[in-house]
Amino acid sequence: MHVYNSLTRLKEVFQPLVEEKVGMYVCGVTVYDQCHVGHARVMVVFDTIYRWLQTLGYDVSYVRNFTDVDDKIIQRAQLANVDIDELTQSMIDAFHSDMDALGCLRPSLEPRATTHMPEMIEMIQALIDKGFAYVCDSGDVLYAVRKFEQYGQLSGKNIDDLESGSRVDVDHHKRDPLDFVLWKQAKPDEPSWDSPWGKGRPGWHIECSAMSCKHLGTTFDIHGGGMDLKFPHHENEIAQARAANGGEFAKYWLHNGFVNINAEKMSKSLGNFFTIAEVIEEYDPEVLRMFILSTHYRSPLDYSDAALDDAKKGLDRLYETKRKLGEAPITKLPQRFIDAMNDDFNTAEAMAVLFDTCRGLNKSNDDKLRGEFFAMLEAFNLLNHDADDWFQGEAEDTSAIDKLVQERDAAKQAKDYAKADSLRHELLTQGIVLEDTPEGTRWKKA
RNA sequence: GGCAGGGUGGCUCAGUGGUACGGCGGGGGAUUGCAAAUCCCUUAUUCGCGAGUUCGAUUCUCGCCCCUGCCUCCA
Repeated sequence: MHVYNSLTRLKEVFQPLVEEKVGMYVCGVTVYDQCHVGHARVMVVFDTIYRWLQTLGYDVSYVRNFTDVDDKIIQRAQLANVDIDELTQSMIDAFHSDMDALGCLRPSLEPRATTHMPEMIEMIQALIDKGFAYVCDSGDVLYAVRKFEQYGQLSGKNIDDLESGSRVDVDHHKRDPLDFVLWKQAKPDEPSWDSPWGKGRPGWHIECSAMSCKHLGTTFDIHGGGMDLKFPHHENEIAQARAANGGEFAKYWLHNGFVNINAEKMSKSLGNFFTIAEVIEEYDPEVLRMFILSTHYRSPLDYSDAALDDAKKGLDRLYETKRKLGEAPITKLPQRFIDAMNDDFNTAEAMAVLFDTCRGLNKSNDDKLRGEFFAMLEAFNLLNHDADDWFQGEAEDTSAIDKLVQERDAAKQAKDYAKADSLRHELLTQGIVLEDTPEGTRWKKA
């Protein structure tokens, strides 16, 4: 298997540190608000990677964090006049419900920042001891970026360029404008934890370094997240972990592309986002998963209703085939599909194999193809609905429809086509489309 | 300004040193009482522009144009 490593900007052969085992850390979300389609992409992408690694036989430890202490959380809680724990817990619940809907497996572990204070404090202390961090006049602990020689390796930036183009207001307590905070002094009415530097809370970057190292070891295989986290978040994670522990940190860095709207990044700050919850009111969550998997994970993905409609139609095509086949045993994956997935998780190419197989099955119900078809669907975790439910909706009273269908069938048998067509038209006005098959007439929602 | 990633048919999205995958859509045909679904054929003289390397480039190199992102929090 080959993966594209953002750190080297090369497609590399994937070779885990320990035979048969993979440690994978993915940056999760800050739990202050509902997740949008951009978040959905990370989660579906890494869920698919997680599943694929398991398919290849790896024993995968998949760790994805929750940032549950942060400025935005504090603000939001104050604004809504709710307890911070209440807010974060409700957002975690919402997140889990989104992930379940999208068919994402729960990671092996979902650590929360607030339950890892000792680890973070220990790492910060190590950084101070080794001369990579300092306590500034304001009492905050800062990371001295210039002490870490490889700073900028991941993002391909050099410190001097960063400074000249810096948009950051210079904090005069900092020795260098690029230094970032490891531990913030508590302000009144903010949640805080005791530390050697007084009551305070951790900076964002230290959370991920501390939690990933705690749960996966100081050196592990894969670190993933959205492209926007590359700098400064992941750059800082590397600087922290490597300086504190010595040695390497994550071996392979995987970054997924953004979800765009009208060629612009979907983001909270631009306000051009759709939450997952909003989208799945209109579309089955599987449509969103299909939409995400139809493009390579590193490419930009343009979100639009038309794009989701296309994804839905593709799914319809697949479900037509499933409806015809019924349930079937899963056999092995076709080699072309395996090759595509092994080539940096090329789901778009793999999807082409799925559709080719679909066409093959529509031509002839071949045992081999049938088993492969379902094996691919399992790898993608798609088509989990019963085919009839997909087209007709679940648990609805369809007796009125069935009655009209029967009436039309009778008319059709009697060759009273005028009546049959008028009944069919009547159903169509209700959004019901009929299909006459050798096995009889069936219907679906338009 | 620095850095990163893009520009492939009507839309979308893969890919390759020897004229291009799949999905959606359009056109034609088969099937059907007619449809729907499905199948077949068709829909890019060509992969942003210019030059170079090569027997041959969309794919490699260089230059240019355009787009997006990161450089503050961001998946």
